[in-house]
Parts: sequence; C-alpha cells; structure tokens
Amino acid sequence: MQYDYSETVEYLLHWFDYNARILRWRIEPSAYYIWISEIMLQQTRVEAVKTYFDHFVEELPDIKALAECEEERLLKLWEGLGYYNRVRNLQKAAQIIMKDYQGQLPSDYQELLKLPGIGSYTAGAIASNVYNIPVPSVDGNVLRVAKRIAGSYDDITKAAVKRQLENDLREIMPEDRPGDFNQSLMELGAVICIPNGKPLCEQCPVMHLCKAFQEGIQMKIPVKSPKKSRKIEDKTLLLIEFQYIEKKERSERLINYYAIQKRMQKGLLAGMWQLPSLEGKKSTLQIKKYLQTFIQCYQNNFDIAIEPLEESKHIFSHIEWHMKGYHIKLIQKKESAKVEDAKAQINELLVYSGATKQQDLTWIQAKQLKDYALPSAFDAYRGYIQ
DNA sequence: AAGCCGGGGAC
DNA sequence: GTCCCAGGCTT
Repeated sequence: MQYDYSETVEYLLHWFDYNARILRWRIEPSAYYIWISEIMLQQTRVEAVKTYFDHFVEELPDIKALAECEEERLLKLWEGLGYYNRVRNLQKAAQIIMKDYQGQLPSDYQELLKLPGIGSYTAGAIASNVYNIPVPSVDGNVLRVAKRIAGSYDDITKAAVKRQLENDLREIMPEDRPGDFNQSLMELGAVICIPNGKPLCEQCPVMHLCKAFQEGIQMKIPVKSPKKSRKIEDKTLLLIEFQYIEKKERSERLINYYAIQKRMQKGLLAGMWQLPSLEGKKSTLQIKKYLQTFIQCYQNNFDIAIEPLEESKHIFSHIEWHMKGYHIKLIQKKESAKVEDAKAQINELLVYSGATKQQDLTWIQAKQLKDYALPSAFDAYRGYIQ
C-alpha cells in the first residue's frame, strides 16, 4: 500500500451525512438512475447534468425504453452534453442488458466493466452505490483529494497512479457504506477541495489529516503533465435556403427549406447534424465558383444571392474550429422552376463533387429543427434558420 | 502511453 | 486566454 487512507473514512462519511447536495439520483438511487447519472457525469459537471437527467429519464424511464429508442431521438436527448459516444454506448449497453442480463444491470464489478461506456470509475460507482459492493470509484476529484491528503506529487494523468490509488482505496472501503464513502470523496473534491482556485481548507473535515494542508502545498497538488495544444481548423459553413411559392387551392404561401447534413458515424460529433461545410475559409468568389454550374442551369428560374455571414469560433477539447458562414438564398422566380431538380443539383455540387465529405443534404423547415441534434458548434448560424 | 472525443463554468 | 470537470475507447 502506497498510502493508508483508513483514518479519513469516518470523518468523510460524517461530513457527507450533513453536507451532501440534494440530487435526484441520490434521492431515488435506482440502478437505472445511478447508471444514467454516472454516464452523464463523466467529464461533466453536476450543474450541467441536472436538467438533462430529468428530461432523459422522463423520456426514457427504463432500460427497455432506452434499448428501443431511435437514434435521432437519443442524440437529441443528449444534444449539448457532449461526448456523444457516451449515449451510443449507453444504448448498446442497454441492449446487451436486455438480451444477456434479463433486463437488470449486473450486480458484479467485473460484469459491469464489460459493458460499453463503463470503465473502472463507473463500474465502481454503480457497484458501490447500487449493490453495496466495497469497491472504489476513482475520478478526477478523488485523485485530487487523495493526492492532497497524502501530500503526493504523483502525476495524476498517469494510468498507473490511478490504478495504485484504486488498489489503496479498495483496502480500506467501509463495508457498510462503500457508495457513500466514494461519493464523500467526490463531493469533497467538488465543493471543498476544489480544482480551480484555492481549496476551502478551513471547512475541510479532514484538514487535520491532510499533508498538503500541513505543508501549505495545496496549490501544487495535483501534478498533471501538460497537454498538447489544440489544432486549428478553418471551415466554411453554408446556410443554403430555398424559397418558393406553394399553391394550395386558392391560397399561396412562401415556403423555405434549409439544407442540413448528417455527420458520419465515427469521429468528432459522430452522427450529429451540421450545416454543409467546406474545408478552409472560402471567399465569396470561391463560393460562387462552387455554384457556377447551378447558376448556369438555374439562373432563369431562381434568384441567387450569396451573403457572407459573420465569422465564429468553437473550441473543442483538442480542436478549434474557425468558421466563416455564407447564406446562399435560392429564390424561385417562376412557378415552372423545378425545385426538386434544383435541390438535387445543389446536392450533387456539394456531395458528389467532393466539396463536402459528409452525406446527402436533408431539407428541413425551421420548425423541424427541434427534431435534429445540431451541436452548439453551429450556434452562430442556427439563428438564421427561420 | 498517447490520442480522440464536447461543452461550459470558473478564474 | 487557461484549466478542468462524478472518463472511456481506440490506436
């Protein structure tokens, strides 16, 4: 054992009894609720999870509903939470549970670990909180808290350091309240032994046991090796709008459709929707060139306007998108103009000429946006869809 | 072991 | 701007 944390147990449990935040999945700690919350909470703050959790379990109240949910609806429920693979794995796991585990989450650490999306942290959290199995669940909070208590300069980005801590904690898990002990470490990390800024040591229930506090080195711990800087990608986003007159009986009305595209099933924002995009920042002239074929064929039938939109930036964990937008309006001039043909032509120019690597365009009206998961990377331009 | 995968809040 | 969050999967 590298460090003995056994003395902290009672203090942390007692503190947790009086200071635990009130959270839905703590009040109703069913296997399903604990599982969903733990997946949502991966790399995501409690405050961000709360409303997503409520909505998610309302829409999909049990494992069966989750297993049977359609992909578009599932992604929409996760829209804005990020790390979208989490929700795909969540559903894969639900389907495995229905098929191989009689619809019940397995009550065994090793079995939990086999399910997609469940690693050592989440397996520990479910095993200890749902089934009272005395296993640790070590996340970023626990690593920070533990290394400060031990006064250790171990680099917590190293997998071996996490394994060592898991082993040390496994030795001293309280048999009667393993879940609460795990949560107490995390809760302390979230509200007292905080990651950014100075920890609130004077309020800490284990300050008398904390080496970092005694030595005044709280801000030097935890040690983390520096991460790689982000790559910058220039992109051009196209807001392509068709406007035309729809005649019904005696009334006429203006209809407009916008082009969106489903992203590929692997990689960044997998399976989410996007505005058609080109690599690099294009000039208005270059956009015009992309559309040249269309303009030649259809200028008698459509007014074609290309309006530059503002530039915008979106920061992911490892990439930055620097974007330029163009609003391309195609306005029907004559009733005889064949809208479907024109749409197909635009699709051909963008997809089959290789301008964009993604799939065929889908044409939607503004009111349909609520059914499509469009990530916040596109926020700067989604407001133009009206 | 290192890279990939979101989004937002706190400083 | 920088850091990091109730991490896991892929290479």
